[in-house]
Amino acid sequence: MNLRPASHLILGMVRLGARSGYAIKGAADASTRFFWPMSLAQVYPELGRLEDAGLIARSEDPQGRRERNAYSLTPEGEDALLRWMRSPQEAETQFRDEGILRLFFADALPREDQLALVRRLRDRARLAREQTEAEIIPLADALKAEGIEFPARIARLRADSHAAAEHWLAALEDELAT
Amino acid sequence: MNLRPASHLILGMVRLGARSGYAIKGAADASTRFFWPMSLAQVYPELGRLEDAGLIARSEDPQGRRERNAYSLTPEGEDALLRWMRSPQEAETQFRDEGILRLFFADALPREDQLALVRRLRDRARLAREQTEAEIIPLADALKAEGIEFPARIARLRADSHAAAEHWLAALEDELAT
DNA sequence: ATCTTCATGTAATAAGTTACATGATTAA
DNA sequence: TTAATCATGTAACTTATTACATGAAGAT
Repeated sequence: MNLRPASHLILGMVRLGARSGYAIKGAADASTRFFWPMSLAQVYPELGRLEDAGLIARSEDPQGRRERNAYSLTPEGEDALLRWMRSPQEAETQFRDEGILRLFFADALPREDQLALVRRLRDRARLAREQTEAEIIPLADALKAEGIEFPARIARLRADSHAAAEHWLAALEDELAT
Repeated sequence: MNLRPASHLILGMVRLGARSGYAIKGAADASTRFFWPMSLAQVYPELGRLEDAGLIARSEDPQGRRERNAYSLTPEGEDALLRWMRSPQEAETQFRDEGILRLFFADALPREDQLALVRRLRDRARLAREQTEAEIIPLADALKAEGIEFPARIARLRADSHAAAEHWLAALEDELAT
């Protein structure tokens, strides 16, 4: 079985304590979604594959009449996760941003529209930073109390990156306004 | 016909003077690929659709016995491009980075392996910055001589972002090393 | 001569999203 | 009692990539 990044993401979330598929998806939405998005429709088939491969163990854990599965890492799963983290092979980072794409072609626009575009992008960066600070960082900080430190570091990186984008766009705005 | 980002990317490249499908792909590889990747297999069908929609005009422009098409923007194509640049609707930015995903789970690793991972990511950021400075910025600067300024701004943004990542990773390395 | 680049296009495959389908539990 | 959340899964669709197929022009 060849494991993809989403497989390791799931292994990692199980290791951090997410037990059901739904919980794994929720944990990913609050943290890793910004640098590795994953939909719920990916989670369930992948959990099946990981179980077949012996990397996670499933036990039934119903909540009243509502069915629920509780997954945990097997020793092989833990090995696979650590091996992946040490491995240098990785998918090329991929980044898609329609806003920056617009800005690339902005020479075609009159100054006024260039400014409007830059302002929109700046607002977008501000919103992303604010959301990270208000919603993502507090969740990551809660993990820090349990000795899990990297999620908070990465949430901070995200906030800092958006802050840097805000500054860059503000400087561009000033340059275009003169 | 509903236009996707790749459609507008092609319109934009045609506007900047790329005439053949091959040339469009080449121009995109030297600039927009970092924030909107596009494969050659997307270009040709998309050119057909844009031509059918009357947004670009095709003329035959063979090079000896080798066939070649030369595309140019129609007034409708120019309109569509400018409308898109002014429009606030956009696909959610998406970012996928297996390296950062690893770092998110790095609490599971011993300190030594954490450091090795951070160093690898730092090298990767340095390489990306160096490549941008050596290959991408000079190409964008050449456009500046023709009065096209935004590509150079965005190439600089890319270099700066990777430089910031390098610094952030260097600081993390120091923190982990103590 | 031979390799790289230029040039166009299609077919097969992979990956991932949205929509569909269902139903229990909990909070307002 | 109504809405939101928890929970699992499948089917249809979209999007994009890799591989295939072909061949001329230009550089070494």
